Amino acid sequence: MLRSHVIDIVASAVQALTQSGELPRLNVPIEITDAKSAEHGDYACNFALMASKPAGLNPRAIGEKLAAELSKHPDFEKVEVAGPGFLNLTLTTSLVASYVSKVIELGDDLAKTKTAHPKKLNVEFVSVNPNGPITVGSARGAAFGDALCRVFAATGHHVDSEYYINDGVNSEQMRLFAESVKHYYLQAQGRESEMPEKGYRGDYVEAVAEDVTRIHGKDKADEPTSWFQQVSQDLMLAQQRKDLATFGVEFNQWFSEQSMHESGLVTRTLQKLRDLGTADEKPFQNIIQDRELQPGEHPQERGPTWLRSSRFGDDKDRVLVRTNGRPAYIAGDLAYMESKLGERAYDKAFIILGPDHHGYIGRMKAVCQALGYPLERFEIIIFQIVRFMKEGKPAPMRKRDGNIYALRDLIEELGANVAPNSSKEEQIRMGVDVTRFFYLMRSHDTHMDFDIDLATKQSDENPVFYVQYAHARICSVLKKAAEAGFVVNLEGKIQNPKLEDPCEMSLIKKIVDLPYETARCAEDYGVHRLTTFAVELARTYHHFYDACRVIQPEEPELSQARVQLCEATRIGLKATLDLLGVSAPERMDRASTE
RNA sequence: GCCCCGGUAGCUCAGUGGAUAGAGCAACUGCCUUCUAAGCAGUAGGCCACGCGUUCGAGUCGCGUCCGGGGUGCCA
Repeated sequence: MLRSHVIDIVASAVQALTQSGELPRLNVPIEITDAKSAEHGDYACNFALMASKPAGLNPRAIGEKLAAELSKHPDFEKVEVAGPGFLNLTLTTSLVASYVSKVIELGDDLAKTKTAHPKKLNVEFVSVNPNGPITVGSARGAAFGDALCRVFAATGHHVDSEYYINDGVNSEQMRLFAESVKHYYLQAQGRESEMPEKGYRGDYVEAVAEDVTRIHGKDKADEPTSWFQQVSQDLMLAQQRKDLATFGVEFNQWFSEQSMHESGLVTRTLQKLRDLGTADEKPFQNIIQDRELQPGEHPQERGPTWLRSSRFGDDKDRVLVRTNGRPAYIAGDLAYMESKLGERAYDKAFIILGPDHHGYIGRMKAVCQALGYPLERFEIIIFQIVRFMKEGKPAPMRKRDGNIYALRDLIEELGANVAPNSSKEEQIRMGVDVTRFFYLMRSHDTHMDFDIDLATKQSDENPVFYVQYAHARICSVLKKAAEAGFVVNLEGKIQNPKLEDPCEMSLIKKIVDLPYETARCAEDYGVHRLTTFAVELARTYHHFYDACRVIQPEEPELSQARVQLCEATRIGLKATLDLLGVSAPERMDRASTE
């Protein structure tokens, strides 16, 4: 919007200078940065410094020429050369003010941009085993992945969010989980039963057993482990799905691992690898043993099937099919990759994983290449660990010790403390808002401490409320303004909005930056910058609110212009919060402070 | 050993190769008969871990060192 407008002006000025022979033909990108302080104007341009060397000219001299050229343009109030050759650009207030109606016209589309090359993207995240609730650890990936999908969609890509269900019937962990559920099921009936070694303990496992009893009755004691595996897996998956939906994360693809084994995709993919020569069963380089296991032949007599992943930068070759004939987990990975990049033809597949999976990167890159796909079509994004601090100490959150820290617990805990007098529904909403915002405040690349005591006990210290309050405040002002006869004018009839206060200018410039922020996020996946942006936009509005009274019956034109600006700000805040998956309440009542 | 991430204010963290490095929390001082004080204004707090390099210019890029966290299965 505004930024690209300025870049265009500078670019044509450079072109004019080139044509008149004052500058040699150069291939220097035009960049515009925010001015560091108000006395430096609105934007700064470093073209003269960048161009100095290739042009063989003093940067200051280039700056002077460019400044002279730019001064001719009516949109600039002032153009100055500063320091070694920076151009400080001050725009006319009328140009800046004209963007208010543009924002109102765009409405909810403000955050959207059109990418030059729209792609069909697949973003896989969370994808935890269906043997427990969504934990506070994997929830960071849920918040990040979901926000990233929203950003991709806003930048014009087609994006599918996908959950990979680890429901392979051969899973050791799932078998163990099923046996644990069965143990609790039997125990509840007073029957003899022993918890398997390394079994899953904890209230939630017992709860699953209770659900099995409630839904399927008490007469399933003789059912095999596989039956328990199926029903307990379905129960856990349903709960995960519900928890994620509460968290505002809805996947449009739920992809079953087992389905690939049943459809033959795994077999087909293994054959493709053998055909490509990237998988084989040679225990030693010179011996070929590519044959089926014969009846009566012991598995040990032949080796496992190997993926020659070390050819593609992995640190070692990987076993694809174990010596006992069962496919290893990576066989599923390969088939899954084939499904995404082959059968379903996504241009690019993203996998968002926790820090414990970073060892996957090399392996999965090898998988991608072993299947004959270029690395550009696949990307793993690792988010770093979250530590939950309670009373100054890390809160336990590991599985299998019966002390799982579930996402649902965190949401409820935060909500109940932040809004003790609100309805349960309202508490959940606020808990979700706080949780999502907190996760997204930090770069996915950084370790973060989530201070639960701070997030719960002292709600007014929470940045999410600062942002939401700005939105609620605007809604309140707009309501009051309407009562005074100032209604947001959608036709843009205000030709020349009387806005010129520095606070108004800063606010408008901030609002129109949203599409740039979104586009940047889609480039480098730094969705956390949107929380920073939200806080900055809210702050800029609060400054404006403090400095400029909106409703002034004796100044109808100014009041109308400021009402328009309030609406534009509201649109910006709402659009930003939408990308973060955080709600934008129209009113917030002050929390009781006794 | 090897791999990944980090080191910026007392704490948690932002920071597009650009000018005087920011926010929140914690501490201190003011501002509600006026559109929501969950707000605003102000004070204080920094060898951006260290060294070398690239550059007109480095918190930002490269190499090295130190410190912290995590990972490294014929588990899934």
